[in-house]
Amino acid sequence: MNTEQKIQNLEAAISHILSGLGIQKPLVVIDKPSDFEFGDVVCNVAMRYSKELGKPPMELAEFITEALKESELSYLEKTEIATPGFINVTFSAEFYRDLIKEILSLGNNYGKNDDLAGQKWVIEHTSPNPNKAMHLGHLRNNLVGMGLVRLLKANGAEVISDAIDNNRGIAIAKLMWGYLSLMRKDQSTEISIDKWIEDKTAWYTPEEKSMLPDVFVTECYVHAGEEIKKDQSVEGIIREMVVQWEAGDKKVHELWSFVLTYAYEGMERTLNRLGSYWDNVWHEHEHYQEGKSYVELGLEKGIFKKLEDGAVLTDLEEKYGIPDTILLKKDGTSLYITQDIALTAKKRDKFSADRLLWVIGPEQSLAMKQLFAVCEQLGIGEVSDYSHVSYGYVGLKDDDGGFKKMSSRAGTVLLIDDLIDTVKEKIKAQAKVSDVDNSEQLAIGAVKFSLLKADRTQEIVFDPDQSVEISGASGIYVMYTYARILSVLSKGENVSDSFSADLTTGGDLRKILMFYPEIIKRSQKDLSVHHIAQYLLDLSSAFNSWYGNETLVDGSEKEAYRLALAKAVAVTIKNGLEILGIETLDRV
RNA sequence: GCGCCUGUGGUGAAAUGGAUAUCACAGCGGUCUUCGGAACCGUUAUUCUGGGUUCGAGUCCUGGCAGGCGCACCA
Repeated sequence: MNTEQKIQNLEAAISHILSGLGIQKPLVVIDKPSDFEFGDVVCNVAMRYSKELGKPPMELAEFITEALKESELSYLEKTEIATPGFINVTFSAEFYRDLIKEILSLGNNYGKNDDLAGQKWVIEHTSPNPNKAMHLGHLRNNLVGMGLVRLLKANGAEVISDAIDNNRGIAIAKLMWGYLSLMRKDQSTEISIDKWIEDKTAWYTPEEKSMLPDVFVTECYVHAGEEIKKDQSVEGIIREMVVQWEAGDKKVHELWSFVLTYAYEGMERTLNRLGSYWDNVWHEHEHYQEGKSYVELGLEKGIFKKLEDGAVLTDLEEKYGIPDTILLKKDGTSLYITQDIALTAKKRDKFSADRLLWVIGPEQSLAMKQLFAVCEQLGIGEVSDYSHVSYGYVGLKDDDGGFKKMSSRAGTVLLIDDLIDTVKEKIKAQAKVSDVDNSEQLAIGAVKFSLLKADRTQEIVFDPDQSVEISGASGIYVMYTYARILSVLSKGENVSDSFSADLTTGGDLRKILMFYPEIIKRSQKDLSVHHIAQYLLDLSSAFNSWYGNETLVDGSEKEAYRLALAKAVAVTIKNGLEILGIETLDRV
């Protein structure tokens, strides 16, 4: 019998007692107490059912406690009641001996469950615009998305990580024109595609400018925006490029794929550095026309209405209680939602998905609801299959401490790579051990942890100097704890499965270990990995506190137990960090 | 105007309706620098506001205040 079953049996026993008193299907939950001084776990049923049974909570608690003593649950050491009606349970030393053995034998699988087994989830996240380098906003989206990918896998689901590459339209045309204009080696060279086709060496490459490709691309894009402001005719030229691109003009397409190559190169570099990936990327140019047929279908079925000017409008007001929106422009061209309808159908088709998630900023909240409702009307799944996983804005700290929205155009962005590099320098500066250089992994761990430890809906005002903590409640603290444990384990001789159970040292620590699987389930329920980050801080802190007050390796017969407990902590930290996408280091 | 989100010590955050609201930073005061001091221990200080539901409310409902976002042919 494993720990989970033991706890379930305790729930069942209490449930049975309540049934005996006449409660139909009682809801019994075994919880973590607010303080381990009360007990190892707590149950609140006496208060919950006091009224229904017409008994004071304390009396009911007393009754349940007495009845539990009759049960066959040998791993209960003590059951006590406390005002106003809590039932506090303490487990035996054997219970914890078994828990530690269980963790050590499960290893990498400790905490995983199969609650979502057989389900297929598709998570869309980090959909980048290939005209700008990725900044802090993309980083949060990416970390939330990748965290969910790993979390849902740990809960047994099959997960597809995907994204849309918004690789066409006016923004990309701006990038193309901006490149032709800004990156000429000689300002007398004509800004023309023909000229560029003729002699590409007349334009700079990122290498020649000593720039990273994504930064190179951003400059071109920003430059185009500035030129449009100065000269109205530029916008006309750029719009003409979009028309030519749609018409399939070969030269325009050549320039298009050329500049995109730079953009992709830059993004790939950054994402590799983060250890993020997609299983599938949808390129907008491949599907942007496909939504129109769904709109036609909806018109035939009478789900949508055509306005006088030819645009198509939804009908959501009455059935869904949300505002209507345009699905097709009066000129017959598509909008984001038009494409998203087609894409949602494609996702379901290609992956036979059960659940689809969109990790997107909160400003898209209404648009998401509209998309889900329209899909349901069209018979593409049901609203309940879809979720918008929103997250709070990430802004930079203003001079007066306020929130400053990032803008590529205004140049007020913090790029992912720059952030990691800054943190890396900070870590190097305070490094105490110099024989290994793990600053890259530490910096990435610190950055990820700092963005994931808060609830994803929290808005973040980012201060580059302070927001990524490298001490205190930080990723480094957890990584350090892990390395410290490995070091201790290497010093001890007695790392084995045969340790005695009659030891009470490290009490809180082993109690915390017991709750890890529940944290994984709660994170799944809330679709947020911050519970895991918070848990790891708790666990690390409990370990360091224990470590600070007790010598682990002393050659005594207690050593084997202590080292087994320490090892179980290491296993749990590693598993938790893995979901956060943070690599553990043997040495820090 | 309507809708959605947010409001917790000086700062940043946590808290499946549960016990005395937890943690980090900053401040103040400490720790045989023996198993890794990137650590440990102590200390000061917090739920925007009025009402309600509940045995119990930071959490749920409702009125206000403050901030953010969204509301049809942009992407």
